[in-house]
Amino acid sequence: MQTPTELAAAYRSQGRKLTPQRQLLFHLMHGNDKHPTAESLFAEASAQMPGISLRTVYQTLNELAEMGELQFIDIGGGATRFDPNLDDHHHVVCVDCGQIRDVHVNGTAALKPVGIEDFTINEVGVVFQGVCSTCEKSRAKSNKTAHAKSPAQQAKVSK
Amino acid sequence: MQTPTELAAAYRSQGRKLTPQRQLLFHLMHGNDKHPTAESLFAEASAQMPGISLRTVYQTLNELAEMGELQFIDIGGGATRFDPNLDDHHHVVCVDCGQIRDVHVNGTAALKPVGIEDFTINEVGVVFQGVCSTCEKSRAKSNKTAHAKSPAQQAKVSK
DNA sequence: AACCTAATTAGCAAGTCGTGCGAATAAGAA
DNA sequence: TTCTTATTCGCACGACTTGCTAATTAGGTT
Ligand SMILES: [Mn+2]
Ligand SMILES: [Mn+2]
Ligand SMILES: [Zn+2]
Ligand SMILES: [Zn+2]
Repeated sequence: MQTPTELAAAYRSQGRKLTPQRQLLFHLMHGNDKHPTAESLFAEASAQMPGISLRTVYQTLNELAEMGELQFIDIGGGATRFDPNLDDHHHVVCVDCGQIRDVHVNGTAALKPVGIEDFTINEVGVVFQGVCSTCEKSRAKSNKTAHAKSPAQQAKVSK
Repeated sequence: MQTPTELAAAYRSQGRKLTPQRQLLFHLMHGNDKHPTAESLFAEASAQMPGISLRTVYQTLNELAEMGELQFIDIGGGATRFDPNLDDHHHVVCVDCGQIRDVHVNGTAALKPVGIEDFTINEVGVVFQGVCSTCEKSRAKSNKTAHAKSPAQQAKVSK
């Protein structure tokens, strides 16, 4: 995703209006590597601009996606995540806490799909599933104390 | 996923009851490579067993997943898809019609993630995105006639 | 600076997908 | 056949996202 300033120019050149809501979201998303959901962005935005609506957050994210400024990430589970990182990269998901981290992957060009001669392939996505070091620690702890695993956020899993 | 007969044995040995609803779903899922949604399975099931409930379809799919007999697939878009294929395989999605096809991928072992030393990786999933030959044809046609693209089912896309 | 108008916002209704709940039903043991 | 308990089914509800529209506002015009 471009910088807020560049986006401002892009918006103007397309006849779109530069509202304070949009500018705030530009700032919140620019360089953001947290892969936030619409709701979490809404929470951050609300802190700086009480009254902004969740609807506007969704609208702005959708228009940025249409403009090619960000991508949607659907790795199962609940809400769609938004990614302003347009570099060629992939993702790692912690199945415990649900966090998504960027990862560069070497070897994707060597991937050879077998049995889909009738498809024209445009993109390849790689998703690693694992457990982050933080969750690994709390796992060890709960093993010792035999605590129940927190029913909090859990990333549903696909292969 | 095991055969309906094998599943019957597995169910009995676990103290689960063998209902006609479950047996029907065993048959509908066994060897099914369509990656159906709960709704589409429900439609098929309803044809053979009018009155079966969508709730029961969800329940049975969830328990089969818990038993490790099938996996969930979430590739963005709408509903979760269910996959009885437990072999090591990956998927291709047609971004036009949304169909998901199995694909074996050579080279996954050579994939080298960079920058996630703090993760313990358990699984790797590869998703190819493209256009199937059928959709490719209808695309060519609509290009010539300048028709609008069908607003039908469209697979949302993630990377 | 006041004005115009189309774009945008905010809020609520509605749609989709999936789960919690509980009364009615039925599998399978006794 | 009877009994116990798992299961089914229907409905309400929750999470997430979009449709709709009246009110507001950005930004160009006078
Ligand atoms: Mn990313
Ligand atoms: Mn499959
Ligand atoms: Zn974690
Ligand atoms: Zn297709």
